[in-house]
Parts: sequence; structure tokens; C-alpha cells
Amino acid sequence: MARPASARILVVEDEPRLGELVRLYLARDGHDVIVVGDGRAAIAAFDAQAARPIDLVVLDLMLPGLAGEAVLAAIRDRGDTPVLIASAKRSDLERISGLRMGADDYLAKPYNPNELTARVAAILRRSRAGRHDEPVQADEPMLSVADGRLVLDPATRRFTVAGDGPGSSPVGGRLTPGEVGLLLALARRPGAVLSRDQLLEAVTRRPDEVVDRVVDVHVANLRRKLGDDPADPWLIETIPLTGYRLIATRDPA
Amino acid sequence: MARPASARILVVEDEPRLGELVRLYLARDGHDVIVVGDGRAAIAAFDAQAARPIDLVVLDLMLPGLAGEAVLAAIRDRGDTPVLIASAKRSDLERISGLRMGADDYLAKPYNPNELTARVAAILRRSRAGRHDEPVQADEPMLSVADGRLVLDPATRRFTVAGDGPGSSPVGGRLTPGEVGLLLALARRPGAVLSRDQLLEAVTRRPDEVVDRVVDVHVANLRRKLGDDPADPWLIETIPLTGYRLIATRDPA
DNA sequence: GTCCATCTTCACGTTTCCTTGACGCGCGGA
DNA sequence: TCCGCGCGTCAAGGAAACGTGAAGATGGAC
Repeated sequence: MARPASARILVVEDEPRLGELVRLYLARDGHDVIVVGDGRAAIAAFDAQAARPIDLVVLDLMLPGLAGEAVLAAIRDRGDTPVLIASAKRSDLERISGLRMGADDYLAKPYNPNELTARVAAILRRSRAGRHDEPVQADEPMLSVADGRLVLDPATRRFTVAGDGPGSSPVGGRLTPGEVGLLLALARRPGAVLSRDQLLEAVTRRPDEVVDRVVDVHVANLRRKLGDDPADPWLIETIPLTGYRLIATRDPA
Repeated sequence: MARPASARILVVEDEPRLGELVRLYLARDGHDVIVVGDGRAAIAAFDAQAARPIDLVVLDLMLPGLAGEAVLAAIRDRGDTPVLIASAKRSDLERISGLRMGADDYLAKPYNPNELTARVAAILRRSRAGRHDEPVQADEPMLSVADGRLVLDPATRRFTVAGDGPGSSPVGGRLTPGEVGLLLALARRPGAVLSRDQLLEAVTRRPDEVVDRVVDVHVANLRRKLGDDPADPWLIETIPLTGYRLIATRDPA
């Protein structure tokens, strides 16, 4: 397995020896660990977040002074930094309540330090997977479908299609407004089957006074421009007697 | 807190009553749940080209036939769909090993169903962070019968049948609208015998002007596509002089 | 007004799907 | 044994839907 990337982890634990143990185990995985002993210090450390932000918090609930629950609330107030609760409160209800308060995981004490590091790794893996860079808020965001094989700029109506075979060069071109509308309607719900009536509204301004074969023609033109084969499509699939759908690709990580 | 969006969840659990319990709890949270009874069916259901992909998998490790670990590996092979392991294997080492294999969480049996839903919610929350919402409009839910041996997506009319013998690979294909109607009508009341007249209404648009042998032909085509033997059926049983019924493996005790 | 991009309709060949009729088999009763 | 009946199965129309090319219609820019 790939070595998990290093993360900055804040450990909130009032028992010094346990805190040190956790620090050692997490450091062994290459993480940069900060250990604090009470809730106030935890929030202070969290707010300090100097050069590098904190990627994950390991939180004990039974703390001197400020309660662990309050720390969790404070962290949730400041964003969605992942939190793993490690607590001696081990009943079902306490675990459920901790998770409902926004924790990502709940580990009951006493625990195996290796399980802690494994759960930390799992959360980091997930939390990094879904992280996108800041979306540039344009009027019409760039559309990218089929693993980026098709990229379309709705504003200029220009598109680019990457070749399917190795060595084939990408092709580009321009779509008509109707074709863009059709594509956007399909892309709004990838994988879902849309009827001709639904698509008609995306394609024309007067859906009621128009034959629905219009949709077929637009689909055909679209497929020709984009190099999509109706018999073996990578983009738009025909569901006979039902409609069309955009082929959904599974989580491109 | 914002109402958690509905997700499509695949539950792999060989104990029917527990599977049904989990289905109820997750459905109560608004999720679209598919329950399958063994590993082969799990992978088949996961690979089904559905109108809506599976958002999360709840996986039992102790399964008949294909081991849960192999299912996890197969899912990881296909993307990064979140996986929550729910298993009777409760030792530290087993939990750690499960997490290291790529699971997002590990819940030991027996567990509180509310903790399961809380953990599912936590994972979905994390896995969706950074993705913009989709105005999910209600889709026809997936159909899963015979312990998930057959999985059908009514929207695309695509089905997957897990192989019955060891070493047999799953087969898939597409049904016609009539066949889907027939199957849905039978599945609406699993185990109940439906007359040809009743089924006729599900199969054709003009049930009054048509011979009821149409039903037999559709049943035959369906059985051929799905690999069901009339003499020894696992899916559709013929009740002479009466009609047909769907074989219910999951009895409501 | 013309010109141009785009939309819409139509026509034709092909595919998909439904429906029917025919034939064979097994079973029970005369 | 012969017959009638119900069911499984196959193949043959036939109706409806789809892919596609081309022609006409529409509407805006100039």
C-alpha cells in the first residue's frame, strides 16, 4: 500500500503517559503530532494553526476544565476538520451521541494504539480523497464528463474530446446552444435516464409545440461531433422506449 | 443540522433477519438500500450499470462462498466507494487488518443499529465534503431478489445475475419494458401467486385485447435471459392452472 | 432586404419489441 | 391407448421506435 502522506495531528489527552504513547505511534507513521492536555489548550492550538493547518484531531472527552464535547463543538464551528473521539465513555449511547455531534469516528478506551493509527489513516484517506481545489466561481462552470474525456465551456460552447486510443489526438469544436442545453441537462444527473419530454425542455424554447424527435436529432448531431458511437457509447446511451442517459463513471478518486 | 441527503447503500449480510433490520434502519434515514446475501451477489450488484451508483457499502466479513475480504478488495479495485465493515470478528488485530485493507470503519457485531446509522452518516458526511449537492430527485429504487442473486435497475433495465456454481462468473444484460413490468409486478408481492390476468396488466398496455399466453412468452424470455430453469427454478415458479410466483427466499418470520 | 447559424420536420432503413400461431411434451381421464 | 388441456419454446410477422441524412423553416445580425 502507498505510504500515507504525513499529516498534522492534534491530540487532546489529559493523561500525559497516554498522550506520549499516542504521539509515538502517530509519529512512527510519519505524522506531525501536537499533544495538549486540556480543552482550552486544544482550542488555542487549533486556532494557532501556524504555517500548516491541522488535518485531524484525536479528542479525549473526559478533560479537566473545558469538556471534550465543547471542544468538538468549537472545532465544528471553525470548519470540518476531521475529529476522532477516543474516550473512556464506552456505552452505545455515548458513542452514537459523539458521532451525531459531528465526530468522524469514536474509539473506546482502552484501545490498541495500532487500531488508533489505522483509524486515523482511514479518516485521512477519506478526507483527502474528496478534497477539490477552490472552484473558480464562473457564471457557468466548466463541464467535465466521462473522466474528463469531454470538456465543455458552456460560455463559449467550445469543447475538447480526448482521443480514445493511445496515440490518437484530441479533437475540439463548437456546439450549438441546443446541444449545450442537452448536454447540461444530462450532466446534471449523471447516470440517470431522462425522457425525451424532459430533454425537450432543455433543448427548445417551446417544448409543447414541437415533435420530440427533435431530441433524437440533437443527440445524433452531438454524438457525431463528439465521436460517440450509438452502438457502443462512452458518453450518451440510448435506453430504447425510455430516453437517454449520460454514462456515469465511478468516483475518479 | 442539515437533513442528510439520501444515499444508495449496498448491504452485504448473509443473515436475512439482520439484513432486513439494517435495511429498515437505513431506510428510516431516507436511504435507498439494497441487501444481498453473499459476496458474488455483492460484486454483481456493485458492478450493475445502474442509473445511480452505490454511495456506500456495509460489509459483513463472514460470508458463504466468497470471503468478505475479497469483496472489499474488489470494491477497492473499482474506485474509492466508502466501505463500513460490520463483522463478528471483533479482535483488535482483525479490526486493524480490516481498516488497513481500505475500509473506512469497522463495527463489531453485535452492534446497536443506531450506532450503525450514526457511523454511516459520519462516513457519508465526510465522503461528500467538497462535492456540491445534487438536487436528487426520486429515482425508481433498485430491485434485488433471491438474496441479491438478481439485481435490476428499472431505469436502465439492466440486470446482473450472480453465478450459482463456484467459478461461474456473473452475467448481465438488458430486459425489455415488458419483462421489467412482469418482474416488478411479481416482486411487489414476493411469494404470492399472481394470475395471468393480473400479470397481463403489468406487461402490456392493452390487457383486454390480448391473449394471455403473452405472459407465458414473457416469462420464458425472462427465464432464458436470467438463467432460470422452469423445471428447477430459483426465481419464477409456475403454479399450474393458477399463475406464476416469485420465489421468496427471505421469509418474514 | 440578404446571409448565416440553428432549429425543425420529414423520409427511409434498421433495430427493438410485442404478439401470435404452431409444435412438442407431460399429465390425467375416458 | 387415445384425447384434451396446460405449459414451454420457437420463429415469423408487424408495429413502433431509433439513427441518420437532407430539405425546409425560423430568427437574428447586418
